[in-house]
Order: sequence, then structure tokens, then C-alpha cells
Amino acid sequence: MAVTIKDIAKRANVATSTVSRVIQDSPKISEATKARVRKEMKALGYEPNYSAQSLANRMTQSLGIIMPEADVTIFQNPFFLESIRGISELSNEKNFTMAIVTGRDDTELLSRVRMMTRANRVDGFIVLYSKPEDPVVDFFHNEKIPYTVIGKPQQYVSETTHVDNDNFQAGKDVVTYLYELGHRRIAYVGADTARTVHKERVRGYQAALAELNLEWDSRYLLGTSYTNEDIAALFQLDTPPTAMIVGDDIIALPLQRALQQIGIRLPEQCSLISYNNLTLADMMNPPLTSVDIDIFKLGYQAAKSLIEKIQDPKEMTKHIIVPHRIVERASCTRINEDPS
Amino acid sequence: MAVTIKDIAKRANVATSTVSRVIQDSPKISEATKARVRKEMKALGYEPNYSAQSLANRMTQSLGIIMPEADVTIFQNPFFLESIRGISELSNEKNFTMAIVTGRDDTELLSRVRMMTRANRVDGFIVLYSKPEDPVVDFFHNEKIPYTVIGKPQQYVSETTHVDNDNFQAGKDVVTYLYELGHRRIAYVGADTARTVHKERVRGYQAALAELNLEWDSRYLLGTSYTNEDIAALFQLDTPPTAMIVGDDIIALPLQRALQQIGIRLPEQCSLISYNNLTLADMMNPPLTSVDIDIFKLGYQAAKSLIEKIQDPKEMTKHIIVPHRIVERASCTRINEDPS
DNA sequence: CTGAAAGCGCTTACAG
DNA sequence: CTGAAAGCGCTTACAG
Repeated sequence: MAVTIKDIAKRANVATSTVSRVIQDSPKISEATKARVRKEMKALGYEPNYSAQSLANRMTQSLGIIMPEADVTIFQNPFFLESIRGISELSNEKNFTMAIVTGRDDTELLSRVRMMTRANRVDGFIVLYSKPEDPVVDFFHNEKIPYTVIGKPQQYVSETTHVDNDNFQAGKDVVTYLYELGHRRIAYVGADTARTVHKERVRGYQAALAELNLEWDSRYLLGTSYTNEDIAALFQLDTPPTAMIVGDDIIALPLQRALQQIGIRLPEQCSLISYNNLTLADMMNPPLTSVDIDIFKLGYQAAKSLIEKIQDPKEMTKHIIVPHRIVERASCTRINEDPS
Repeated sequence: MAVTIKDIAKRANVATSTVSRVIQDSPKISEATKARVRKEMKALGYEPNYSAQSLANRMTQSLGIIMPEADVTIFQNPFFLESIRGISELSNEKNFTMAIVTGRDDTELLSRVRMMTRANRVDGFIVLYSKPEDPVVDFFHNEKIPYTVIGKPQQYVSETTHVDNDNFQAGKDVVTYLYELGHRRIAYVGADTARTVHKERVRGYQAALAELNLEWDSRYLLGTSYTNEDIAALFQLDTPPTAMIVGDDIIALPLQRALQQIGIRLPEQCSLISYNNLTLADMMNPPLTSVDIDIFKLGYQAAKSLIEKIQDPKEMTKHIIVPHRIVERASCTRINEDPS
């Protein structure tokens, strides 16, 4: 069978406990015997048995990743794979494994999570979304299971480590950017305010409008279930928007189609700026100006702080803000300032 | 601490070995004592400790998922997340966990895979891609580690279980579909022939052209690194194509832009049909006719056959073909048959 | 049909 | 600085 700690001990003429200590690089062991033991480990291609380690020290070296309730559309959003890629990168570095947890609804999700913790399959969880009154988060909190959330948590805010963008600021930055290009009438499409990210972006949008004293019409704000007629109506207002902010690159595509269908030319008749900077943004016509929120880093940092917390429970709660930046492409254009 | 087999044994007045056997639903135990033991398990919310089980029976209940060498663009292709979703679904059902393995190149991938198998972290692997002379696959084969591949394996074909579409047939079907709409000059764009999937689709394309006696110009076949000029040149031929097949929905987007830029209107001047049927396809303008290859099922079936193989090594090698179907949308149009 | 005991491969007080 | 021994929570011959 595979080579074990015993084989190494025998060949290096030490006790198994000594081998175990060199695996952990314990300072109690002399450099001389460490070297000797390591030579044997190398020679035999030894790798500690993961199940045995887990059983003995009650650590699984494994992270659970909670996806939002499964829905094909959501899954196909590259956001998730990209953040998982970030998590995966750090996990591989730290020798952690990950388990993706999905479920059709909160109940299923919760029961799977419950089973995993009882069975001791993971050391902690990363929650890839955030929403109000999440029973899964309640569970983590009550059971004192380490977890971090990507996004702004809606419960136990100050006590939960999370990594997020400053979406409020991003919301403002986008308005400022458009303002500086001369835009004064700015609409917002795809405001899925059930999700915290979007709520924050919209808050930032509205705050910036107020600060800049821009006029605003409630019809300027559309959710995710708008119809093409809603878009058309927007451009039949006396004061149609000259620019639109889109909640997510994914939504920009159908929106662009809607605009084309009612004969609005981009970017001449309407500038478009979006969020997430997916590769998609670069492929659109015209290429889409988009806010890069560094999804990979969101995942990477979430995994990093979770692992720190797991390895040292006294680790402080952290709120990590990943910087965003606007990536300029051809979908926004300067217009003449118009006092109307 | 967590409740263990001992607690159950005590409360049910049996030996721990008996509890263990009811966990496994062994036929050796009477229904009466099974019922009694189960009642206690339920009452205490018992869940078998996963590390202990793994250690004792040398099974990890965990699958490794090998991604192709990491490259942002590839990762953002929804194909991977969608197949992982399929794998995840089955894994959750079977109580398996998964570990995603990524690496910058084959060497890094191989060393991570090697470490994981030595450390006994997974029972087997799913390879999400297929390419010639893959050292990772060589490793699995030589070490007799269970694995399945999504796609058509290039090595050890008859001995490796794989799940795939019939991409050759799909290649032919697409041509036939266009032929029946009256198209006679059909180009193919985005033929990434380094990847087996695409090679097969191109083979099918060429076979169908030959069968239907359609004229063909070598300039009709473009790889992935075509320029907009190449596209423009295509339409300046004496016999420009009236329809184009695109290797992947993801590529359809920039291609569509290129076509718009040189003033080709879709679908009037050129029909477009693509592969994968991502949600993207439905969002494009015009919505894209695309071959649905049921990515979810590819993942699900791959996980299924891998787990079967793990649980019973005598399980036969299987080649599973997931059916495809053309999803018609507005990007293909009927044209008058033209004898030219 | 059920139990007592050894073993899976580690870790970690405890003793020296 | 190192070793002997108990223990982590299961499984599985072996015996009855």
C-alpha cells in the first residue's frame, strides 16, 4: 500500500511521533533529525494521509462553498466560476480542498450544510451571496461555524468576516464618470434590489445624483423584469436619458438588443456602462465600458481570511474591501452639456 | 463534542459494530434492531464522521475535477461551471464532495494531482477536457486511478470511461439543417482543432459537405485567431458564404460584431448557427440558433459513471453519448436555393 | 444475528 | 530533543 509514517520512522530510525513532528515542522525537533527524516520522506514519495490527519486533529482542510439557490441562469453567470477560481487558487496553495454546496432552495441547502458539518466534512464555509434573513447564515452563526461571505452580509454584520467591493462608492463613481462626459440624465437598468450588491450600487447612484443636483425621474430606475416597452417609454419622455447604467454585464446584452430594436444607436444616442467587467463586455458591440470589481480577488481574499480564521480562531473579524476600477471601452461617449 | 457511534451504541444497547452495520444497512442485522438503532441516530442527529470512515475503509467520498490549464478566458466559459453543476448535483445526491484542481500548466496540474492521490484525498478524477498526450491522463492510467473524461479521450480510448456528445454527428446535423434552409455555401468559424470537440465538429462539417456535394473553399474554414479582415475577405469572394457555423456561442459574440462592422446584416445576409446553447445565445441580437449539447448532463453522467467505477472496480468501461439537439432561434433564415 | 478486538494512519499529552 | 502509548471514530474479519 501507500507509504506511511511507520515506513519513514523505520527507515530513519526514529519513532513515528518524531516523523509526525517533522511533518508539522515542530521546533522541538533538531534540524539534524529533521533532515534525516525528510530525506526518507522524499525518497519514498511520502504524503501524509489526509483522512488520518483529519481524524486525529479534527481538521478537514476543506472549505464548503455555498452557491445561491440553484437556477440555471445564475449558474451561468461567470461571476461564480470566477470567484470559485479565486478560492481555488488559494486553496491549492494552502492545500485545502473545496466542496461546492448547491440546493434547489434554502431548505435543501440548509440540510446539506447541516449534514456536512455534522459529518465533519469541512472546516468552514464561504457564502457566495448575501441576502436578508438567510437561514444558512443563521445556522453558521448559531453553531459557531467559521464562515465568510462575499458581499455585504445582512445579518450579524459586525461579527462576520466578509470581503466585498465598495459598491456604494462604485455606484457614485459611475455617475461621476458619466457626469464628466457631459451626461445629465442618467437611467439605471437591472436594479435587482433583492440582492445587496445591487441595492448598494443603486444607493450610490442616487446619492451621486443628489450631490450633483441632477434631475431624476422615478421612471429612470428599472428593475430586472422590465419589458422592451419600458425601455421604449424611457426614450419617449420629454427628458430621455442620455446614458444608462446597467447592473451587470450579463443584463447589458439583452438591453442592448432592446435598444437596437427601438432604433437607439450606441453610444451616440445613449451611453452604456455596466458592472463586473466580464470577458463578455469586451466582446460586445460596441465594447462595453464596465466596472471591474476583481471577482477573482474577492474569492481569493474570502478563502484567505476563512483559512486564517480556521487555523486561528482568535483571528479578528475582518471586513475587506477589494478596489474597483472603471475599464473604459467604446460604449460611453462625451456629449455636449445640455442645461435642459 | 459531536455525537459518535459510541453514543448511539450505548443508547440502543448494542455494540458499536452493530451500529456501524446499520449505517451500511447490512443485511446481517435484523430489522428490529435496525429500527431501534435508527431511532437513536435520528434522536441525536447522528451523522457518521467522514474522516473516520475514510480512514477505516480507504474511501474518501470525494472526486477530483481537473480543469484545463488555467486561463481567464477559459474559466469564464460557462461550459465549465455548467458541467461542474451537473457533477455537483450527482455528488450531492451520493454524498460525495469534490475538489477542483487547477494549475498554470501541465506540470503544476500533475504535481497537484500526484499529491492528492498520495494523500488519499480523492477516490477518482473527472477530466473536463481532452487533448492529445496529456501527462495527467498518463498518470491516471499508469497508477490505475479511476477517472472519466468529458469529451473524447485521445489516449487509452477503449479502456477509459468517457461521456461525450456525438460531435461528429452534430457537425453533420448542423450542415444538414442549413442545407434544408436552402444554404449551399457554408463557412465554419472558430475551429479550435487543438481541442477534440472542435476537431470532431469540423470533421462532421466536412463529411456532410462532401455527402451533399457542396462546394467548398479552404478559405471557408477559419480557426480561432482570425482577424476581422479574414471575415471581410470571406464576403468578398466570388462565392461568399450564406451561412456560418460557429464553434462556440462564446465566439459568436465577437464574430457578430465583426459582421456588423463590415455591414453584413443578420440573418438576412448570413445565417449563423453555433454550439453549446448557453444562456448567452438567447440574449444575442438576433437570438442565436445553437446546438444544445446538454452540458449539465455531461457532468452528471461523468460523475455517475465515475462513482459507479469507484464503488465497484469491476464496473465496465463505458462510453456514454449525451444527445444533442438544435435549438432554433432567429439567427438562421431560409434562402432561395441558388444553383451557382 | 451480534459482539469483542484489532486496525486504518495520524497527533498529542506525558514522561524522560 | 525524542519515544511509548492512548486516542480520533469508524470498519471488518473472527468467533460465537
